[in-house]
Amino acid sequence: MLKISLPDGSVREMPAGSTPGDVAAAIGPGLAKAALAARVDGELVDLTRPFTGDAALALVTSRDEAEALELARHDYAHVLAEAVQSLFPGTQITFGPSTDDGFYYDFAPKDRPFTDEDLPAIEAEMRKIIAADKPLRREVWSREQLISRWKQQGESFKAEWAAELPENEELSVYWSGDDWLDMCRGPHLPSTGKLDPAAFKLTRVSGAYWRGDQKNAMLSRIYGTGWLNKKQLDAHLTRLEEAAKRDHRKLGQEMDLFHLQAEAHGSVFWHPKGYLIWRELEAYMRRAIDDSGYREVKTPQVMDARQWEQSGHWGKYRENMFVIPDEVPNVDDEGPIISGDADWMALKPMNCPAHVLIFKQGIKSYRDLPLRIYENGCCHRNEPHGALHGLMRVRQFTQDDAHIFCREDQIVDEVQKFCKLADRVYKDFGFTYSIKLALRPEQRFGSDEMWDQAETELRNAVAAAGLNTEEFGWEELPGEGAFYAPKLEWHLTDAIGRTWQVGTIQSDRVLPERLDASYIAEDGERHRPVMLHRAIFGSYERFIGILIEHFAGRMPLWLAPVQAVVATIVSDADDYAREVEAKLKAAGIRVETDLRNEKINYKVREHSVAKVPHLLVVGKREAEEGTVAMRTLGEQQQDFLSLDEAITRLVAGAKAPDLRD
RNA sequence: GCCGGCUUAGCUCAGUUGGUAGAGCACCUGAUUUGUAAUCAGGGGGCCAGGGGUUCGAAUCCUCUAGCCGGCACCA
Repeated sequence: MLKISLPDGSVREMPAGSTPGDVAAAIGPGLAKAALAARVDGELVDLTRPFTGDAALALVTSRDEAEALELARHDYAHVLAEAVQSLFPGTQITFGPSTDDGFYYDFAPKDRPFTDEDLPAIEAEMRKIIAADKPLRREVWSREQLISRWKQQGESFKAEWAAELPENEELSVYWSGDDWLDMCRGPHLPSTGKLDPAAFKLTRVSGAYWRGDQKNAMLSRIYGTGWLNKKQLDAHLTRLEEAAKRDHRKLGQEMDLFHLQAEAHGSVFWHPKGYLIWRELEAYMRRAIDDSGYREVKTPQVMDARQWEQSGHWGKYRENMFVIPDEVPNVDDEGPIISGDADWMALKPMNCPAHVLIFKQGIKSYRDLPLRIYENGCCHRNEPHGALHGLMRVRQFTQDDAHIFCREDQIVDEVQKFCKLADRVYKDFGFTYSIKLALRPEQRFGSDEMWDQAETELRNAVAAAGLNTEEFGWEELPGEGAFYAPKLEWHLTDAIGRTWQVGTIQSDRVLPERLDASYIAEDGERHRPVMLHRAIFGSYERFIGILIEHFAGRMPLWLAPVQAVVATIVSDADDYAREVEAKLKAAGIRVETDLRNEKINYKVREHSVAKVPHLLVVGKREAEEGTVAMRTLGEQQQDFLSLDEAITRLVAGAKAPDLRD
């Protein structure tokens, strides 16, 4: 007999060969029905997996939501694959995991990739499989058995994969009923009927490379969202709809902040209102860097190709650079003619080499270090077209870029200072961020010792700043670093949960070497400085995109392009409205006046839709009394204030967070 | 760059089996002087993304190009 101990401390004796499902049945039929999987000695397994000895058992039911969701989503993926093969014979299956909100499965289609129009039929087929309540049964197979089965079924991707699974791994397959199987580590629900047929939805199709490699075949991926019940699914779909309303591309147009057009795709046309936000950010950042010992510079937009050759960009980054001939072209009817041996120039894709050139002017002493050079640096990168995304990924962008030239022994201190500065900035905007450490990539410059040291420095600095915790989503990303340095990365999240890197700091020993930067140390000798690349907004474009989504367009007063509108009720109040406007302007408030012959209801609605933070309504009464009726966006109530009081309030509310008392 | 989809008025979108383009909002004009989320009436506005085909005839079908959207890959 086996001794199976349960979470409540009790122990049950079960015959050899029993399974967690048997224990559930022995406890009661209700539990047997509700049980989805089991934790045996901590490991999540199928209900039908026999115990191998005495064990600690915890049954998993839908109350264990995280685990139940994970299981359900994995099962949805299998059911999707079975449905697709049943409707589209000859389709090969490859791989289909669960995701944060559902699942996907990658297929190698027989004739054509799937389209959105295929999804309803596939959903219907999936519901049939769920209704059939097919048992999901685990078997352990040998590698040879697996490979020959896949080959015989024409599943070349599965066969390739099976052949490469680690030698020591137990290889399992899962049957769905008796007629369909997939290779899978499991665990799974006991049967397809445990899924709620109304709690999933196939959402989209997409291409995806086999094994995530561009050189491989393009597969056809089907995404779905999957939940434990319909209520959860509906709540999720509602969340998505709400998120779509916060999309910065939509709000940017509605609020007249900026536009994009084909003639300059990937570059932003900032309209007056959008550029006001930009200017406020710029002023904010200047105050921050001035207070932190940085000095602002401005460097050339175009530099000679030889300079980029020396920095290494010409070799490593040229396909992303905009290159132009350094020659006045001959122009005829056919257009400009450039001779083949023109010298080449390139628009800067980053600011670092130019900052090194500034550093190299004159002789630097160890007393000059750390030297912090800041630039609102406008960069151009010829990004792959498919990567462009509103303000988040553009081809022309302005970084809040700085480079700190310092000695080895100053790195940890500088990184820590930067962590604090970045933390303050993100908090000023109300953001919570996550922080990652991207470690050495396969293709890299420098010795292993250099990388050990550089990674340790960043790790230590983060630990000293107390940021290496779950609260900050701390994780290390092997292989994701830059070719010259490991990267600390700060990430923010957009409306629909995609994360975007904004801030970064990287310790670089390669570029100072390549561009021969040096300083004179105490010993009178030339030494190489280390160069820390760092940014907090990342780019103004991306940061504004995230700000818009974060606030759903309702910018805090200090960033709002129009902070207040004075709206009249009757034309008798026009003169007074102009007086209010003038006084607000004199007090530094960005204000507009609406004297149109329209009902006040109409004006309130229009300016509310435009997300103006404050509406100052003036009618006959206010004009006589020298007051305003102030209404705040999102509230229905109005405050009747004297004009002076209203101005005091607005001025106080419009202060940038770093200027508040 | 790759896979799928989309592109009709300033905006949001209709447009039947191919038969010469429509609504709401916005805009302009007039009336209305109104107290907190849309006052009424009239008017102007489109090379149906661009090129090339098929057809007596194309917004509609085919094809190429561009951009956009969702992913993938990329992202110093």
